[in-house]
Amino acid sequence: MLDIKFIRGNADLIKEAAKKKHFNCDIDRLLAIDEKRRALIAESDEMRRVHKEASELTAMLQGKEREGHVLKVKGDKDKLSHKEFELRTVEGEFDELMLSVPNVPDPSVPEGNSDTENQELRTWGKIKVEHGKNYMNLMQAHDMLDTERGSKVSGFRGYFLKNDGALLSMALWNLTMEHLVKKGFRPFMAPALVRRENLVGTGWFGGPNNPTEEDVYKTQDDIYLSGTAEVSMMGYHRDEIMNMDEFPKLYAAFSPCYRREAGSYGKDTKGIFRVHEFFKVEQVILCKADHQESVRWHEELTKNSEEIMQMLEIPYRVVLNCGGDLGLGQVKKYDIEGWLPSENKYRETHSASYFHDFQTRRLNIKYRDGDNLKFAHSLNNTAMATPRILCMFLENHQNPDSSINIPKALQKFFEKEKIG
RNA sequence: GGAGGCGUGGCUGAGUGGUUGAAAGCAGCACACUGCUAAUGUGUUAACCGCCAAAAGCGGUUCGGAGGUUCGAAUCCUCCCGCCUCCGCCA
Repeated sequence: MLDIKFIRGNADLIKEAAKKKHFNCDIDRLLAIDEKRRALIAESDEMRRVHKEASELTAMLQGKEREGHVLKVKGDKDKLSHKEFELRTVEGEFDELMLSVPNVPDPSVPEGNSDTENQELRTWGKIKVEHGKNYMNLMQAHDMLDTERGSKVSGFRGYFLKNDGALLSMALWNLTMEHLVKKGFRPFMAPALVRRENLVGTGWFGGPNNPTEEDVYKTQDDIYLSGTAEVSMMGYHRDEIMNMDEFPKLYAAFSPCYRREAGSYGKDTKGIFRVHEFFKVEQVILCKADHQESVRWHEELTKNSEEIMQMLEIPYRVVLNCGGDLGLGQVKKYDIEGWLPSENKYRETHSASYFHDFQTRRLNIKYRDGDNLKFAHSLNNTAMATPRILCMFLENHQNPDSSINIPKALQKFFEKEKIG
């Protein structure tokens, strides 16, 4: 959510932003409704003031005088009720429109429709061009995965990780947690079941014309299964006013993650690259409302994940996401993409974005800065998502005999030098 | 799942229809005073919305949330959400 005062003063900027992000939102309509809304507020406030005075007078009157007075006040109340109804209707539309206004992308964000137009910023590691086996074959060879029983039990995209597949996953989470805790992140295990307001608050659910809800599971209790711990960790501080000296708040939150993948039935249908249920350690940060501060932490978040990729010795690149690949609230986003030899390309493993105060406005997360209350800034980035990372990990570390080398940094958590 | 109870300001906690945005206490802040590291006194301290360039100021809203009854609701009614206790079940 943006500040309506900011929108009023920067309508063109926001129209440009919506265009760059390929979001629909009718700013002119919003401004017209806002105008109407403010006029109605002024009118009903005044009517209510008069009505309040008259009501207080009632208490002092007696008998006939009182009856007559009450009769008149009743009539005025009726008019006030009509005005209030009108205002509520207008505010309903206003609120919906406000939720659909996208955040303004940073000027450095390139134009573009989709991830194919993201810009490569840097690469790390030496990529393998010879294929070897793909991760599915490797996992079968080492008895790490069962997708047949996975779909028998869990349905489409279901899977079981087993033996070294299970142990390797655990080792990856542990390495990640240790790395982040060392850097001052507080370890959390966060709920995946979340109430709707958290999805709206983080911008996963936008206004009425953003069909993003399709991709989120909803339970029969109207609780949702979140696709990331970002949602619950941001909800953690909803409606709070914090002290400035508490910042920055650094969280490393582990949680199961659920995605319906409604728009991608045809994509990555084999294997465990794209699944409905996975596990992730997410980095989440709340900091002071300062652009430079956000930028600094954004780089830091990205660096943390790069370090993890480097410890795991997986070649990767960092891309700057184009406008069309940004979410409603994101100002700027970097994806880290690990090298997947069998596809001969980089594929997304991490996604780092910052939001300025877009999320904290929706979630009402503030802090005290002297005499002022300000909305905090928020950021997040993947630290480790399994099982996807296994695809890159296994393919990049395979030997000609199909055995898998375990990088040194991971051996502390996975007590073998080799699989197979 | 069954039975009961409860949700008031940063915290504790009064308040069952008429100046109660809300007593009192604690905490915080400011000033005063005392020479001893703290006590005492006085004052002060909520958020949001609108008018305003802004501050001040003025008006409005807010006692878990949404509706309703009433001239008037923290107080009465309905639904929802959350929390607590006991029983049941259970990792």
